[in-house]
Amino acid sequence: MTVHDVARLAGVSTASVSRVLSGRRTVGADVDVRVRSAAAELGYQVNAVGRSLRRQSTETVGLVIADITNLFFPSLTKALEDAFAHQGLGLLLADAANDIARERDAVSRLLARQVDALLITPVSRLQSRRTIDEANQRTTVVQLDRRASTKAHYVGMDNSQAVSDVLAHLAELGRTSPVFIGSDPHISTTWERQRAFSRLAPTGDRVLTGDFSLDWGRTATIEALERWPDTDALFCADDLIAVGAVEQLRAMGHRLPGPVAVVGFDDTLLVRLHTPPVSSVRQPLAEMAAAAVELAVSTANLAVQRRLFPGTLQARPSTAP
Amino acid sequence: MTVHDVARLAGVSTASVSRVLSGRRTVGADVDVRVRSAAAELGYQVNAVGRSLRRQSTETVGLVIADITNLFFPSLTKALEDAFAHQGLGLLLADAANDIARERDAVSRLLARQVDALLITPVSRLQSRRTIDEANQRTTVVQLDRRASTKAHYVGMDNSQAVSDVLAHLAELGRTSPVFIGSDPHISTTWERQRAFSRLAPTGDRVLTGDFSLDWGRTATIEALERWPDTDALFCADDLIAVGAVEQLRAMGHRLPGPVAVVGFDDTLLVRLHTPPVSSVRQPLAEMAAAAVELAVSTANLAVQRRLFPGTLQARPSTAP
DNA sequence: CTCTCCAGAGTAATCGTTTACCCAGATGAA
DNA sequence: TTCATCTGGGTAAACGATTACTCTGGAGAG
Repeated sequence: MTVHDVARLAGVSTASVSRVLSGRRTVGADVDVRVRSAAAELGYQVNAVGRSLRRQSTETVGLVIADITNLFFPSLTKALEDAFAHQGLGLLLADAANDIARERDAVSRLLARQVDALLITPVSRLQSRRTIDEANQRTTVVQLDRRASTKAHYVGMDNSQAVSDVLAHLAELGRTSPVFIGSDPHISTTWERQRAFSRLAPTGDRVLTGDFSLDWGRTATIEALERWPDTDALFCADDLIAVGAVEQLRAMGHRLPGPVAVVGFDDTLLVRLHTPPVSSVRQPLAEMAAAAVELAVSTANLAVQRRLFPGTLQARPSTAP
Repeated sequence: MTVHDVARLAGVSTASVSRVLSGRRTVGADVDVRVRSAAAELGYQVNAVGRSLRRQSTETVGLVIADITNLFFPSLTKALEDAFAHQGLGLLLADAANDIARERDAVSRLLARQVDALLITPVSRLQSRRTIDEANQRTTVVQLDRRASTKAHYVGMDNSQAVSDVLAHLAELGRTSPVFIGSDPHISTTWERQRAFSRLAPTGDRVLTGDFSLDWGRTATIEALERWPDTDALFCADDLIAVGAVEQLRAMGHRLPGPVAVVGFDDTLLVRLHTPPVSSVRQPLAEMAAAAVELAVSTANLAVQRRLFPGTLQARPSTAP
């Protein structure tokens, strides 16, 4: 079932069929209806592979997710899928499973498939750079949420502003001795939040770093309260850690809301549905996705863009007075 | 950068280049090394679009997810991504956002891209059938988790067995008056679980159906306890509802574990991290993904398969004595 | 009335890879 | 020695759609 079949049935050339069906050149009214009805009769649908080869464009973008089991990424993926589908662009998905080698592999597979652009949430702030820079020479690369290279576009949240907002919120409630519980410092977002905390918080030196897990949230909470008994807020680098912290506080007999507040990042279902609900900074996913689309379809040689969007703190009982 | 460039540098024909790089026919040792080193020198990577056109196979499968914000699906997606990547197959993702029209659209876009197979978690038990049957005439379709058509392969969990296991577990704990809280009955899994419950439970007529939301879990809990005061277990069709039920019970002053048990389905992070942790039936995602791969790559005209895998109840405090 | 221009339509080249087909030389059997 | 067979390699025709180029007839200008 090809343009030839349609052309034969409509009694025109394949060129005309292509012109009608792709709408890229006007064609006589009579040819137009003949082609359309022939196509409809045969149930013809254009073969995207042939089209891609000729047009040198697949209308597909690759998406490499650092770790799709991290609850934040499915939300991001959905926002992207929405935004790109809206433009008629497909999303070819790959999961790096937090592994540099798998990330490199995924990128190379996607490039082989001639994606028109590559979206990536880099696994590691330092070690993903090379993969990204290499890919960036072959196609447009957009770093999302996390960043590893300064040579490729980046779309994300303004972590500095978000941290500042959260600190202001805590200060309003009289909480001025927060401790930062980071997760894996290879993750650029965690890293940025931590640096902003160190710069802006009154207790900027109270920082603990571990990994991306509930247990680390628990452990760190114990350690924080031991080392700094006057702690009045646990400022967590992500929601999973925040939930761990809340759990640990409750296990230690603290009430929530109570003397020690907890706040997380990403505003995933986890914190929204938790008891008690946990405050968290929401990333503006739709806006980020829209920016990603814009950069992805931008005709090359646009100067490297860095687009930061403001996060908004969703205040909930875990930080109430 | 094409086979021609490599051929020129290696001083051989494009045919030889292709043969070496695709390994589909043996060639002389000397040509082999010349081609390999030329390819390496140029950093040549085969263009998958050209290959797909010629081979009539894209090595890509389409995946249409009913609703990617439903926490269960990212886990499923990951399992699939893993399994397919392992076979060198890419996953082209589309989200139907719980909408029949968008589902139909997504399927048609994926077919245009000539996916070698189509995986789908149908939005509606009844209304997705047509879309699936039509797609099934063009390529291999595998229904996953949910089903809508008997004419296409299906891979999922044996809900009947799972329900029976859960009821047995409850009975062991002396709980013999469960109420089933379903979600949207258009979803085939919910529907199957409900039917199994009606058939197998001592109180098989105690069934409430609503939609896929935390609030429905809450509302239904109130209704259940009002209508059937001797209720000793809330058997929920999915985790979100189970969490809503637990929350409502606590709001009403019940303890957990306590007189009314709660159990959900899918074993998502939501119930694992909840306080108290909620019992839930885990689907064997890896096995299901493996089966999906097998069916997806099966040379057509295999009789329609229905592969059911056993679920396993993860018992947690919400159903403890 | 002639010339230019334009719209509409067809022909065939092209995108990059694979593979059917062909040919040359070598090997082995008779 | 002769012939079938086999191996290795090249040539060129696909795959399906798009589009540069060409052609034709008619409209409009002078």
